[in-house]
Amino acid sequence: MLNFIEIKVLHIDDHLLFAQGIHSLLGNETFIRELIHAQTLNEGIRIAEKLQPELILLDYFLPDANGIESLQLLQKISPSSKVILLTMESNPDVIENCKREGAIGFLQKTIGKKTLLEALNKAMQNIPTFPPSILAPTRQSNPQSLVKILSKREKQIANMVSEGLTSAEIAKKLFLSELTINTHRRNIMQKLELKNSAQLVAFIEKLKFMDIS
Amino acid sequence: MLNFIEIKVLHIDDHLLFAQGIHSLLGNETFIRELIHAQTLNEGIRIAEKLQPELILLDYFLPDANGIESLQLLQKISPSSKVILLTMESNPDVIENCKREGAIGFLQKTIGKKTLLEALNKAMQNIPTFPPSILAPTRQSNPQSLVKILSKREKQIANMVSEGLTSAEIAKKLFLSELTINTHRRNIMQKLELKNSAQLVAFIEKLKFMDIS
DNA sequence: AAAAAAATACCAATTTCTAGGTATTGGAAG
DNA sequence: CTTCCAATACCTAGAAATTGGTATTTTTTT
Repeated sequence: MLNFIEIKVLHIDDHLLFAQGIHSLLGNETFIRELIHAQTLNEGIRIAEKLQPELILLDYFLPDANGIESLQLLQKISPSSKVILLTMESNPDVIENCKREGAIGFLQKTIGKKTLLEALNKAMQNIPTFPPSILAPTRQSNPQSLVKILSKREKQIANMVSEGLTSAEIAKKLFLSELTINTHRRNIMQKLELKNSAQLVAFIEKLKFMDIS
Repeated sequence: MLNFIEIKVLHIDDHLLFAQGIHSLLGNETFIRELIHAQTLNEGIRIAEKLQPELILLDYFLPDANGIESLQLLQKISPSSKVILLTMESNPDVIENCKREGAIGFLQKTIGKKTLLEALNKAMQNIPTFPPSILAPTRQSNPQSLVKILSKREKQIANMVSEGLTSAEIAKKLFLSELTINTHRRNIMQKLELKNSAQLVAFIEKLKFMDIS
């Protein structure tokens, strides 16, 4: 344990009770000099800017931003901070995205204090901590990478489809020809390799659920 | 505060770290004689049976059961226990269902220690604690009550539709006529007052998300 | 400036879905 | 025992979606 190094930790999580719990749990860990809590990303960014914490514990779901955005913003504001996601999310795609975006760790809230401390220490030694699930190679389709290939218009139309609008209705709303909407729909289907709009809607709703739209 | 009454509390939550935090946070509250933690509903039920706790703090999402089921089972096993939902869920329908099923409180994890203690004390005086959202009368469609009116077959077919299967494919899988599937689909649409399968799929996916299927 | 991608629009054919009706069977509830 | 509902199945007509191809204009990227 590198307990001789005292670090500043910023914990961003809208679940106040959880944050208070963490605070109480880590309260007498001597290697933590400061443990600050922010309940929104905005608040977190303001604090991170001033505090320049060595470590940021970040919840994936925040009221004012989605996980990936939060991660990117924080790293821009405070590049020296190491970010560990601490969240209940467990989707492999989400975890992989966080890893790719430069997080040094991803912890689920199902872990215990011991595991948390281990991860904190590892992070300070620049050793990443990720759940084993992302090591499993059994993966073929990554929703996020797929959605990235949709253009703005296509995303817009995909969303309207998943709200139950017909092509004709979408056309009217966007002041476009129905034929144009049909073309867009066809392109969306091809790009996402889906075979009907039921699958498209299921796909879109799952994205919304996972908060990576 | 009724601090002179010492109660036994059971906390059921798969998020160990959160539970440890709560434990640490409530550790020196004298009105709590015992604070036991269970990580699954099964474990929780075993403990509740023996312990007969005055109070149960229950997470809505558990790995081995959904929220309503958990609530019902616990009340059967330990009828004298008051149950407070302590969860990140905030859907008004879910809250209302919990209230209807006999919970004495519903708390989101965004609250703080103070609010939690207040709710615990109230619960022991038989005073319920629910978020103000369910008092708001602006509600017309309750997904759960809607889904309840679907028959088994209809639910099954609705789910297959939301997986992207066509009527013909569903018919083949279930060894039924495609015409039968069409009839079922029509009845589903009518019962749920939806106008196309896109809306149906969105509806089903939201239910899955909310864990009230 | 040239090439690539996105957005737009059209035609035609086919499949799938939606909506109206009807009807038989079996089981559950009264 | 009868009445109600779920599950099954059929017919028909029309609406919507899917799939094939093509083409022009604008925007973005190289």
